[in-house]
Amino acid sequence: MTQVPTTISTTAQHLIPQPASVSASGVTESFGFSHSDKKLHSSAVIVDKPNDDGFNWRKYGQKHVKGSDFSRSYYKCTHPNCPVKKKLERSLEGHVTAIIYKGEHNHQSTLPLLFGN
DNA sequence: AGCCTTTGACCAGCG
DNA sequence: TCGCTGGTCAAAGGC
Repeated sequence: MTQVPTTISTTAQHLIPQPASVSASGVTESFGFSHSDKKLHSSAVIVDKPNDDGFNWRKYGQKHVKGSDFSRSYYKCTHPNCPVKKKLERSLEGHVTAIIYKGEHNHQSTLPLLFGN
């Protein structure tokens, strides 16, 4: 197989609809995440589903790091041309303590595009 | 039928 | 060189 040249898409930060703080490759976001005391009568979106950015993610792994304080979930974009990966760090209580985005989307979000125009 | 989720094992890099 | 951690893939099951 002919190996690809190099740097397929490293500097391509221009079509990111994310209003969050996206600096460049290897973005690292960390926030407290204020959970509301809501009692889900069954199973809504408290089990895994990360914060939907408008993209679809498929979990491909989970490991506990930091000795035994946090668990890390690995998500990958389900798009055909999205080499983007997301790491979800959660505490034992289930609180998201950090979200690490890696790479950038080569497509628009699945959202109907309502903000921006 | 298709897609997603979950767990274990394996591999690579670093000290 | 060995051990440890982090990261990724694969198979099976469920919806």
